[in-house]
Amino acid sequence: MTDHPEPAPTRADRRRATRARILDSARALFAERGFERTTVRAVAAAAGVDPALVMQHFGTKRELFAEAVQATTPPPAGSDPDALVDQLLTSLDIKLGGLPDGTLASLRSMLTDPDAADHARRALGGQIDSLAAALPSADDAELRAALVVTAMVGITIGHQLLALPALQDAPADRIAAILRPAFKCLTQEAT
Amino acid sequence: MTDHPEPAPTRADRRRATRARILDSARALFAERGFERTTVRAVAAAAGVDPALVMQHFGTKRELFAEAVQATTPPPAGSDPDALVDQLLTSLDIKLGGLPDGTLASLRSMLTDPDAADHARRALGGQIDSLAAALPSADDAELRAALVVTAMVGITIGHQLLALPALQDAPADRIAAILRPAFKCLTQEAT
DNA sequence: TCCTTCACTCAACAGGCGTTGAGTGAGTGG
DNA sequence: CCACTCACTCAACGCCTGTTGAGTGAAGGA
Repeated sequence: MTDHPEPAPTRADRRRATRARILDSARALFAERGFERTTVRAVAAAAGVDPALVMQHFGTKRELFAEAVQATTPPPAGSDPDALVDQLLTSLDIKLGGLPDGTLASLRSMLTDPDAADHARRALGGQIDSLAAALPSADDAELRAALVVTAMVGITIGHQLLALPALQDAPADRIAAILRPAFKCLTQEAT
Repeated sequence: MTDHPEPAPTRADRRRATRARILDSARALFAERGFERTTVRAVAAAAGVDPALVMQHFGTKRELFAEAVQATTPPPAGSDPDALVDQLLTSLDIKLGGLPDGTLASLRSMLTDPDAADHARRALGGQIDSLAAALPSADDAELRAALVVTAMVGITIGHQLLALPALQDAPADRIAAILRPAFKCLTQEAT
């Protein structure tokens, strides 16, 4: 018990804690309303803090957003295409259950905010490239990978952000079971 | 030549013309920037008109938007599922070539604006239902239809709104050729 | 204990937004 | 030719936004 359970939080600790609290509130609000409709004042209020403190921590609303959407899941790496698709589909479980707020915020804002669009382009590009690299080397491997990934994005949007009833009340494993053969068709070429 | 080529446009004609010009500018800007980032002033400027006139014609920015996204393509009707998918895919030709601005505006804003989200939910719900009605009657017909439609939405977003390079420089017919068998897998059930 | 540091708040600014009511001048019917 | 209609503009309002600089009071080292 040399390590006390509560080591008397120092001033720097408190500062880091409020910073984290602000960032969490920001992520939640950005995910729920998108960049434009989320005000610095609302983030501050949700974190129980003065708006000026938000600026002091992050400098700009844009930088706050950038930090909020950072650290998305790195694209999965692997050599077997079927395994990769399976990986995508099992991550669908997570996706349909509840994507991290940072990713939701990025998805939510990518159609209306240029910076968010850039971020999304890079993130999706990474996923596309790593999937394409695993596909049997054909000249349209990247195209097929892009179709798989964007189709996935559309389904996630319909389920998570639009809450389409047809997708809302379907169990995730059933969706995965239906999607699996279709994605197999997409990834293997046929003249 | 009893009908003169220019029947001397009356005052009502001019009014209708400016109204149409405003609506066109609005559609273009809403499609390009979404609801929030499009200002009434910008729409008025693009139409060569005073902002107040826009309000006089449409009452509210919201009503202007509602009118701009109205009259989307009605969901295709037909009884043969394969034909319907083909129909979706040929309309892909149009989609990838250039969706009407009204539809683009709806797509662009649906993640950040609640009204646009409602509009999109209704439009996509219609497409899903009409596709599901054509599928072999299974209890998951609606789910399969929803997956096809949302996947299509994702691909359209990636191509049209995000301009993903991997999709950007692929001919539409090649995309359709790759997608066709995959959508067939999606629409026909297999235990 | 005292003095400094600093996490945090307060009050305010400038700018842009949607929206409005009063005007104005060309078009139109008698 | 005159009076009226009406499509359209002008100037302004109130509100909300991101952002800032001065202030405040508790924590922390000497």
